[in-house]
Amino acid sequence: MTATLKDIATKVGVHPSTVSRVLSGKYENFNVSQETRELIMNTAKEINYVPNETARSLRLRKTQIIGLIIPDILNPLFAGVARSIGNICEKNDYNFIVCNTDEVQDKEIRYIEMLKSRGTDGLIIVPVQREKAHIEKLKEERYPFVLAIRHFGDIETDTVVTDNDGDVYKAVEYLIKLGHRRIAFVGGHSESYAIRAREKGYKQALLDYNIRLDHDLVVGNGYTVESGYAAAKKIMNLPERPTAFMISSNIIIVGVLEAIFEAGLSIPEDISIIGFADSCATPYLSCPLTAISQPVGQIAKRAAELLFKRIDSPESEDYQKIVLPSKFIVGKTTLKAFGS
Amino acid sequence: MTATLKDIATKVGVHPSTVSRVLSGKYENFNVSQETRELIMNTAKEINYVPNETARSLRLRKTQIIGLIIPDILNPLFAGVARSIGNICEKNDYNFIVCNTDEVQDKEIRYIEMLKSRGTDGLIIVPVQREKAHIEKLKEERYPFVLAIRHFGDIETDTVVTDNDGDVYKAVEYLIKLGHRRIAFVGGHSESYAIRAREKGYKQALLDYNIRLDHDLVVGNGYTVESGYAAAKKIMNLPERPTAFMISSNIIIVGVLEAIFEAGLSIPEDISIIGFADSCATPYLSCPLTAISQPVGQIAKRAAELLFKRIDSPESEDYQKIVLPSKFIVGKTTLKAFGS
DNA sequence: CTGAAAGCGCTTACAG
DNA sequence: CTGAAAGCGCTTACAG
Repeated sequence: MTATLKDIATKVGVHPSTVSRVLSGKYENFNVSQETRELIMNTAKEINYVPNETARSLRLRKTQIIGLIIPDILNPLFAGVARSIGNICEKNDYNFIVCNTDEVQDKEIRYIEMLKSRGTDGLIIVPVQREKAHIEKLKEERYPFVLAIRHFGDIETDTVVTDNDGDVYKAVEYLIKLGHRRIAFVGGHSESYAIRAREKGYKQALLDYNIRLDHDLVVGNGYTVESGYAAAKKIMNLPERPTAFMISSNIIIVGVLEAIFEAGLSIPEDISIIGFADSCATPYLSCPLTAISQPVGQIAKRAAELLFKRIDSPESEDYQKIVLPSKFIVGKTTLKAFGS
Repeated sequence: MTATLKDIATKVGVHPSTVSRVLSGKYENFNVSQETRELIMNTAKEINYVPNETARSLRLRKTQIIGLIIPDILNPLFAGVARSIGNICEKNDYNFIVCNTDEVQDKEIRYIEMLKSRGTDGLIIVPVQREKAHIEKLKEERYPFVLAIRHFGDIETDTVVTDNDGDVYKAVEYLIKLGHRRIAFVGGHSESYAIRAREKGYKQALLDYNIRLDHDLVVGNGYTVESGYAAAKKIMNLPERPTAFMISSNIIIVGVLEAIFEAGLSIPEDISIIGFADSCATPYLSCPLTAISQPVGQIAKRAAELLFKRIDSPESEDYQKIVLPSKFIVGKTTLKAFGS
């Protein structure tokens, strides 16, 4: 039903290999008459020939596809990375598959297996980070992949992350300088490398400014609206409320906001908040968020570069870890602490 | 380097076809000794065999992949559809490719071509709708596809849309009953079937309630934050400001909000707004949006069902158009008109 | 009952 | 210079 090389060949009266060579455009020096050349081209167009990439892939042992595995397609950070990588792939003649794990470790493992069996040339992974054996296996097998945004401290891989530690340090420092002393930290789940790093930045800032760490103010578990809500709720019930929140992840913010509004408090008059956000989430807020904004486009670009390089030399022992700084954006959700 | 059927066959000492039959699990009546069976299974596991799906696809002339083409992966409506379809595919043993066109017609055309050449079994398309020849061609070729959310009134296809016309009618009616008379309509680009239908619902409601249509209040062009901002800006400068906005698309809302806040106006005290939104966009607003909420999960489910059916019988002349109702959610961005 | 062979649609090293 | 043939890794109709 769909036309093949052979169809063109019989129609024109040449050998399929000739058609292949003409159509591929390689073999410039391959001299078939200009006439035949054009006849082949026209026939191809006429019968609506579109090459079977499955067959090509099988023959060439290369699919020209890369896969991206993200934990939440509804999170603008990950959607933004997907969008950027899609554009980069287009420019580099790569095709692109996005898989959404919904933060389910099992799905990640299955998707990786699937993408491998489909012959994907390489993978960019934002891992769920509940387990890591499958990532180690990938590395052993020399299957080209890059970790992005999240990574494992104890596995050396090609990696692009942001400076979570330093970025949060600066943000918390900003709060402290506004006079805040009781600053809550809302995290994600504790297996997460990124969240641990952010927590570290938070604690270091308190330490450096001689503020006692109150463990009641360090809450959070999971990357959902609900977990953010639950975490904030717990804090709101403390005898001495915090005056500021450092919120360590995009989606969580929404839940924290709900809890704050539910308690009848105003931002920033009663409570200051700083959150991780990106250009996409921010405009949804009627009042601009004071935010740590991760460089989505840069993350995508560098990750793709690393992956293309790794695909070219899968055996290389030279793993690169790229740490990008985020932008700190002063919005309208932070204010001087009362009395300062 | 990666193990093949043949590797297993030589290792076990049987013919590759035997391995294939055992591993496929079909041919229950195929009697190879229990022992050989297990030997094959174990060897497969041992050498880490994962079947080459490219080869399978080529042989079977079926890839077991469906593609989804969306115009904006950052729009939670489309991201939500992608997520749901991903889950449905997983349950139905299909793999899934998402392509993001960024509302660029040319990208859509290229992605369709790409997905076809990759042998994708079928497509779910949210079309850009600047052109339609390529969609007509797809239909002629009997290539299985379903249109979702947007469709062409003059091409009969399998389709899942929402009742744009009726949904907007009800929303505008709600505003009218709150006493609003000057109600602006912010649309997208005019080629869009959905936007035209929404505009129709808007106009019909005005007509039914004897409110004169003021063409100055019908604005908008494009599906971006910027276009929403520009459209709202134009209206804010009118001598007689509207008291309410009906905003016909998700992303546009953000731009309209910017313009309203910039003018120093409050929602809902000065201006009421109703927007298209879904469960994902809504929580980003500190004050819940009065919204028309499209049934993302249902759209995905019905579209996938139609596609699976179409893949089974590509020659069928029986095209189905499914129209789903949206939910009208009364939030806090609408108020009685001043003086009512 | 089961092995051997053909073939899916390509590409390219090989021989004429 | 160019046609014919092999082969990528599978599956299954066919013959023994």
